[in-house]
Amino acid sequence: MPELPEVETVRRDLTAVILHQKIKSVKILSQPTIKNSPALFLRILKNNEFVKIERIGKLLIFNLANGKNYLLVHLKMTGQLIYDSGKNVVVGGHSLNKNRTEEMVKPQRSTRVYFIFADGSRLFFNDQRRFGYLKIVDYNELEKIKSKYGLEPLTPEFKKDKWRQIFSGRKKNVKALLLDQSLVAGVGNIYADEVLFASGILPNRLANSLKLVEIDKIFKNLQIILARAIAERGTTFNNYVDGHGRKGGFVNFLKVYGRKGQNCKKCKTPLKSTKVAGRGTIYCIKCQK
DNA sequence: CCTTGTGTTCTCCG
DNA sequence: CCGGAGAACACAAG
Repeated sequence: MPELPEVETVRRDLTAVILHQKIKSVKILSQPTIKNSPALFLRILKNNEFVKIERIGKLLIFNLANGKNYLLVHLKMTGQLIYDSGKNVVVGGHSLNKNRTEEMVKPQRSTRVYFIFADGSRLFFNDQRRFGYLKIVDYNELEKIKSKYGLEPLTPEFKKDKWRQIFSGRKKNVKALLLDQSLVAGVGNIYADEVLFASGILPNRLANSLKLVEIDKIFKNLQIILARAIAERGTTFNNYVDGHGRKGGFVNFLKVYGRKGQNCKKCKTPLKSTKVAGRGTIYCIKCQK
């Protein structure tokens, strides 16, 4: 599940390889994935270039060289953006493209859209469950979408007083608050559970019941955990891969997510599983209050 | 049946 | 009756 650290990893990976490359052609294999008419989509992208890649929450924003359009890409649950340079690439000691054949460079079953650049390299958008999308917007539409997002962690604007403000008078539980993109951008189920465990707070606590010291703990741990997850190139639990098709390493640092029934790493008590904010939730009954 | 991110819709409350 | 908040539902496919 791509959340802020995973999307940021993809953003950085692709920034290093696709900027200022002329887009020679675009193949649309799944029409519903494109939230524009295919004609418009192709017209804008063909012979254009990506000049910058930004991110807000879990949304990627590819700035185009024409100066007025932006390609939005949301990976949702199973989306992947994988760059293939077309050259021999060594990953984990294996030469992926050795003895490349026409067969090998074909799109995969889950490929919905792909781009071919002038130098022959390609960018694949794969999405098994077809929740993800690509959408070309103009500046006004972009600003409208941006305005719906809340505080962006890991930016200078992420300040403690603004954070406390989010909690005050809010009646929803703290996990639902963390998942609410209009309050704080980029947190999904994995990092919500991890941050709450690190902060020693039960996911079903109501936001307005938290003491300031508890709110501040979440503030701190959210930044620490997201930064660490980016350093580890994200969490690959099921489907996520980075901009080169490689897995992320933060899965080795997860303390609660996906560890239902296993012993708490802090106190050895078996972790409990429940549903909070409509999502599967893992927590330690002893370490979280 | 479960899984999840988000847009939409419904419901409640003041 | 309006608006906001929050919860519930819809979506896809393995």
